[in-house]
Amino acid sequence: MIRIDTPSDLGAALRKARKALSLTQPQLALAAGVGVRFVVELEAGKPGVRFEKLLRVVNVLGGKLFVEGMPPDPPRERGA
Amino acid sequence: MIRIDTPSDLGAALRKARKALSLTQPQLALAAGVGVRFVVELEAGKPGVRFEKLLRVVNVLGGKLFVEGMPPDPPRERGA
DNA sequence: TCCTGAATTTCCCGTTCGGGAAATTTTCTT
DNA sequence: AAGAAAATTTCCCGAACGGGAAATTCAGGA
Repeated sequence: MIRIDTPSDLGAALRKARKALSLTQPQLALAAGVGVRFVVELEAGKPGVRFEKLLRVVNVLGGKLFVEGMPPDPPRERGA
Repeated sequence: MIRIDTPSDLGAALRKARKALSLTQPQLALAAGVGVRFVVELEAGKPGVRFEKLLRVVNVLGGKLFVEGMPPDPPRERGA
């Protein structure tokens, strides 16, 4: 479970995962349906990458994204 | 802990969190340092939002992003 | 209905992404 | 270690998309 605070955090984690899977950048790009350059920039920690593709790459690497700490449903009425 | 498989998943979760915090879109946008439209599109589940800002909004809402399921360090020649 | 506040869509500009190949860096073989 | 192969990164230019701010539209209240 890796915490993602910055694009660089994700980029580093993604690259390690890719290598662990013995995938080249072109292979990963192909599998994720993105360009090779995107993978390069993503791993480089480029801040402006698009979530859509980011998600695809993460998915291909077998990773899952989670959000934690966000408040549940509006505190209107508890449950019922 | 909410799993994010699609931009829509995140958008929905974000919107609920925002309302739970009684924040308007402009307020959230201001707090996150993004534009109002970004929040609108983000909650709408637009796929191409930029990770950089996405991260900022999640953070403002008190959420933290995690990646899970990715392989550990590459099986390189260890020890050596 | 009219007013207030909020959410959404539009317009224009800056940005990223994409494809192929060369240049650079890294890793492996001999 | 040296040579070579493979992989990674960078470049260019154009199209498509995202982003900010304003204007419009929607919903609710007096």
